[in-house]
Amino acid sequence: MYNQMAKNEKEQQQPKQQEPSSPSKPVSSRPINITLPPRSFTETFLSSGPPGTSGFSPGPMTLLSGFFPGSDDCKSFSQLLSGTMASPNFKPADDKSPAGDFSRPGKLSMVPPSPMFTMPLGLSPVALPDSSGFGLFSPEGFGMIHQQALAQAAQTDSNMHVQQAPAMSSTQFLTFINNPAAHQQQQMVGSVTDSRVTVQEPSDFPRSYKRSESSSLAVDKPTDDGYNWRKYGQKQVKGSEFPRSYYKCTLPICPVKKKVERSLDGQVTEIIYKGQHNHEPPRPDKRGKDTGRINGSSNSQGDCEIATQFQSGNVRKMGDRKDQESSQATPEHVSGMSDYEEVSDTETGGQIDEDEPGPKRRTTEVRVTEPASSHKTVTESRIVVQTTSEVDLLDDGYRWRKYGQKVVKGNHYPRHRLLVLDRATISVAVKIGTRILFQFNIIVVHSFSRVWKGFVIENH
DNA sequence: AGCCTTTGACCAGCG
DNA sequence: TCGCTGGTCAAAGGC
Repeated sequence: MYNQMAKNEKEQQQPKQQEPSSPSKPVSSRPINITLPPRSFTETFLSSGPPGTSGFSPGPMTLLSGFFPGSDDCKSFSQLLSGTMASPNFKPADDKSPAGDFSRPGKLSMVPPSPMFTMPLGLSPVALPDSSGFGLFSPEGFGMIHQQALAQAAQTDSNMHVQQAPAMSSTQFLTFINNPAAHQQQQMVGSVTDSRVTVQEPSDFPRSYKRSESSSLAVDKPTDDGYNWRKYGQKQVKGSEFPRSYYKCTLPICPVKKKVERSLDGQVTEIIYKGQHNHEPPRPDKRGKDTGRINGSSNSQGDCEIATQFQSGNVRKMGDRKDQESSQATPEHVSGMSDYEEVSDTETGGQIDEDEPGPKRRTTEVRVTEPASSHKTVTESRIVVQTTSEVDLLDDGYRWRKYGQKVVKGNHYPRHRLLVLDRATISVAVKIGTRILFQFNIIVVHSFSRVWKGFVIENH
């Protein structure tokens, strides 16, 4: 039996030969025609700006600030997130919370409190264009890529082009996602205060950038999120076009693992974090980055510093694939749930789905999904948001159609599928409870008409 | 020498 | 119970 299994497995692993991960292998070849399903969001989202504007984003903080009219304190994403994703214990704060006013109409609303938060591939803050002038959350390298994509988009007949100016880069997002866990842990341990929760983020970035710069070939490295990972396995998973790599946090005492799927060209298509780090990210020593001081006393000011660090980090070069991974990866959901409930498919339009087979053994995990080809012209606008509950289309004057919602097996929360139905710039805010977790804008450059798996995307 | 990746084998959950 | 499948182990080799 095992022979057979091994045999099968072996066959399955054949593709891995092509995995661009091996440092010794040239990253050269671009995958040959990776046929991706018409998943649009993939390439979507990328810019931001006030609704109605196109391509000019106010930048993350600016955008965010809009949500926090009453807060003049320096707010870092960390701050924004600190109270939201943190833990299962999270309790919705009142609207007065620094997180912002979510009662505002037109904001994406995620109701139930939960540590889980999902973002569609395309929705990731991933490729943040530098255009906005906000270095914050806008890795240079990625920005370039993105810009190229934009240029391309402009020259093509793509139906739609989405620019994004989300609040953070995917890398940051990843970190950000990761941190909540850390935060959570910290809370559990009771060793840290809320204000400090996010302090770990900054430390993550420097390292990430460092790695990014140094390795142009090490495609197989796990995404840089500030922690060190050791690959302990790789396997071709059924239903997935790409091999999945398994990583463990190198710290023996740390139970965190993550699964990373990469397309043939090395881009991360999905990252699933499992567990929570019970330690702080290693210090990025070599670069003289000061990031270690996360533990000291922290306060709002500290968070401001963090934001600053993010900015500086973004200035750094991020040119290789690995960076792209980080920057492109789109957090799809953050789960802090330990009590997992399987819910069967339900609701509307579950038909379109990149449903993933439910993991057999599930624990807390954070999923980050990214389109295999995230830098292409957007031809469709589909957004999948996996949230703790409801996803409301922003009442921004543009048309959105919710075309589906589904509770994917293995996921605690339903995925909401949205279609952009109009030429528009859409601001989407993801929140948990009353706190904003993430915000991004989507600019639809071209309207389109298309039949999509049974749904007609109307042209307006 | 130490750490990491690779990779075939093995384990365990699930239908 | 069996087969499938995802996840993990661990030896070997590379850096």
